[in-house]
Amino acid sequence: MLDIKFIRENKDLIEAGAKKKHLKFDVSELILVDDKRRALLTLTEDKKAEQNKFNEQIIKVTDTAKRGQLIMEMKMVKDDLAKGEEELKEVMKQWQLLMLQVPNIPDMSVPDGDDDTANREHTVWGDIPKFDFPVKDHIELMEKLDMVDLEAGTRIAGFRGYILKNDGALLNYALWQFVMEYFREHKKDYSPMLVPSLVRRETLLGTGYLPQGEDDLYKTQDGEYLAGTAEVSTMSYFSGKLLNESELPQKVIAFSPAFRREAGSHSKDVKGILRVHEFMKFEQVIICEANHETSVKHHEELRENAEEILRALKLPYHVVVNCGGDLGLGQVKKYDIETWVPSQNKYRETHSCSYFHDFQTRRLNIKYKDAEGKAKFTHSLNNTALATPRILIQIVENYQQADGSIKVPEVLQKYMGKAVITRK
RNA sequence: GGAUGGGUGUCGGAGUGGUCUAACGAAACAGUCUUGAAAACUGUCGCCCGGGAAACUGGGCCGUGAGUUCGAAUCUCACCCCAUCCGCCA
Repeated sequence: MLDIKFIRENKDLIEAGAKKKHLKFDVSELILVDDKRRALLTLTEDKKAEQNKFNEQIIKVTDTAKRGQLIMEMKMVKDDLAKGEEELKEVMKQWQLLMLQVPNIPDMSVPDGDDDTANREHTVWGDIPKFDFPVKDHIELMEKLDMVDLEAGTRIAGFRGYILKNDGALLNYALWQFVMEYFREHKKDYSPMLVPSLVRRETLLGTGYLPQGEDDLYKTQDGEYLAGTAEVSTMSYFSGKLLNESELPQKVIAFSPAFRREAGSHSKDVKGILRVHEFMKFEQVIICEANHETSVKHHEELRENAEEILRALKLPYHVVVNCGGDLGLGQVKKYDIETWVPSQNKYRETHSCSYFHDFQTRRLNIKYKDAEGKAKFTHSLNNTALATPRILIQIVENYQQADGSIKVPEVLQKYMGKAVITRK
């Protein structure tokens, strides 16, 4: 959600932004509706003021006849008011619907393009491993080492189901422990949180996943949703708050299961654990003061944190700047970090790092008092810290050896209790 | 699932039909005092929309929506949410 005043004053910017994001949005229509809204607002307010004046008189007048006449006159005003309010209600409905569709403006540094093929490479790290034996994919590797049972997974959970077992489970636990320790030791300014996945509708509206993303969300018979990321609960933790400037920035490292219907991706990545309906994620969230430079600074920090984790795991990755067409409604700029998958001979997304300015916080009503004591909407940002089981793919494939065994990344060995995963 | 109570500003909390322009307290901010701080005292202190260069000014906001009334934070209804007790259960 953007400020209607800003929208009115920057019609061209919004239009250019929508175009860059390849989203259809008619700003003129919104402004037209807003004109109506303003006119009706003025009208009804004037009528209310009139009514209040009559009221004051009625209290004072003791003469019954006079009083009766005043009440009659007042009724006329009331009728007009009722009509105006009726119209206003209709206009407000349209207005709110349109307001939820206004896209946030992408940053200057966001490249043009239709889809992820136009994303621009930002940095590359690590050497792509060269194998002197036929490369196996994660499914073959993990099944042979009894780390995963996909058949049981689908039998129990349906399409895209999986079960991690033995060293697969241990490797996953090891990654969690590693991430926890990384933040506990090196990023003490991040508060650890365990947040709900089962969430109310407002949390998803507030974070911008609704109304557009309805199809990709699971819903319960009681009307709650299953969130696709811990970002939803973590952001909502701050909703309705008025913080002091001295309390900013608020940094959180949150953990939760995440659920995605993957509607529209039915034919994509159907095998293995790359694209699953249920996964676990450590998510970084930052709430900061409303200042573009501050947002940018924290955006880089979130990206850097994720890169540090991948570098510690010694996984080759690159960072891309997502192009306009690959940005969500609320995002100003997004980096995707993609980590090398040898069997596919390409990088695949493992992290997504975005900032929103006040797009989310306006919807969630997260404010702070600035130096002048004025309440302002904060800015918000988030990035994956690590998502499992997807990252297991990159680990087992990059660390595979000729005999089908898998070396354990050095930083995980103490949690795994072994240096190599071999067949029993 | 059954029963009861409740949602008021940043927070606590009064108010049950008409000076409510929402008391009072706390927090916050500024000042006085002080070597400095604390305390005390004084002052400032909600949000949204409109008009205005500004001082200011009109309107709205007491969970949400509808209704009753000349007039609603206050009465009625519906919905949402919260709390407590009972039941069930991990």
